[in-house]
Amino acid sequence: MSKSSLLLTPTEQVACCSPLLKQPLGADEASRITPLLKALADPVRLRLLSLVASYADQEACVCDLNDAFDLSQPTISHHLKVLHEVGLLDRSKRGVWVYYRVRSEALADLSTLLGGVTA
Amino acid sequence: MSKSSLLLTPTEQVACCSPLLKQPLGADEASRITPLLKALADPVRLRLLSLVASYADQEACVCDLNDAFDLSQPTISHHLKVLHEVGLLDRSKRGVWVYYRVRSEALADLSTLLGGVTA
DNA sequence: ACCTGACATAGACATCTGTCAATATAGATG
DNA sequence: CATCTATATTGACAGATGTCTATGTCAGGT
Repeated sequence: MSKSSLLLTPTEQVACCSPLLKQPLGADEASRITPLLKALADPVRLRLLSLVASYADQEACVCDLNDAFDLSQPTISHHLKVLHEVGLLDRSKRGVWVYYRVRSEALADLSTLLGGVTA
Repeated sequence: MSKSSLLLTPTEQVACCSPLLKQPLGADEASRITPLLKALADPVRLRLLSLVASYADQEACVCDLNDAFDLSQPTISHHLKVLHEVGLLDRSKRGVWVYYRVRSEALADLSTLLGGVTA
């Protein structure tokens, strides 16, 4: 929260914005939101996110995720990285395994931005 | 509603799906949702959508939209087409002018899908 | 020390995407 | 009909993106 805005992940930068339909988005705002949407706009990543969420504590080991797709391990690794960099997944290494966890606030913020269902 | 599913826009195909975080998305479901997200995942289109929404009746003439961007007319036309094809914008021609209108249900559905704010 | 297994990174390649200039279409108007 | 104006379509091109193979890294076990 106290980090410089240059260091915020796209997710954190989106959190503040008012709903899409309320007022015209500025070019700068749009550019901050887009990376998040780009990260979601891929069928494999969408499934990855959803799959991770289905595990206990919304956290899954990469080894579990690899098997769920008919794709090479580096490809999955790449997609996980994209989701992580954008703030949709948290990453933690425990022993030899790496676990990714869903940051649901991220999705919630985006959801609010689109639907304007401001609580 | 009675149309064959092959003729549904991506928006209409998304409307039925349960929230992303509730259960693992199937490959087919993911492929139906992705086009919508892809359409949104561009700064110009995001601004276009937001800008159209800001007009009376959430409807704007293309001529108004062109001026708001530092892009060629064909480029704007292209982006509007993408948003239209995916079901986010309705299109109606009146005289020489073409008007695009926001289909807010589309965004609402997507918002629900992401946030799981099922009413 | 060595090997094995889990994951990431690098590099290559084909495809997709955003943009433009040029051209087409189609109403309105003289 | 000729022309102007609004919008769409086409074709070209540079840059982004998804995927793979090959390789690197790092932690445990023998």
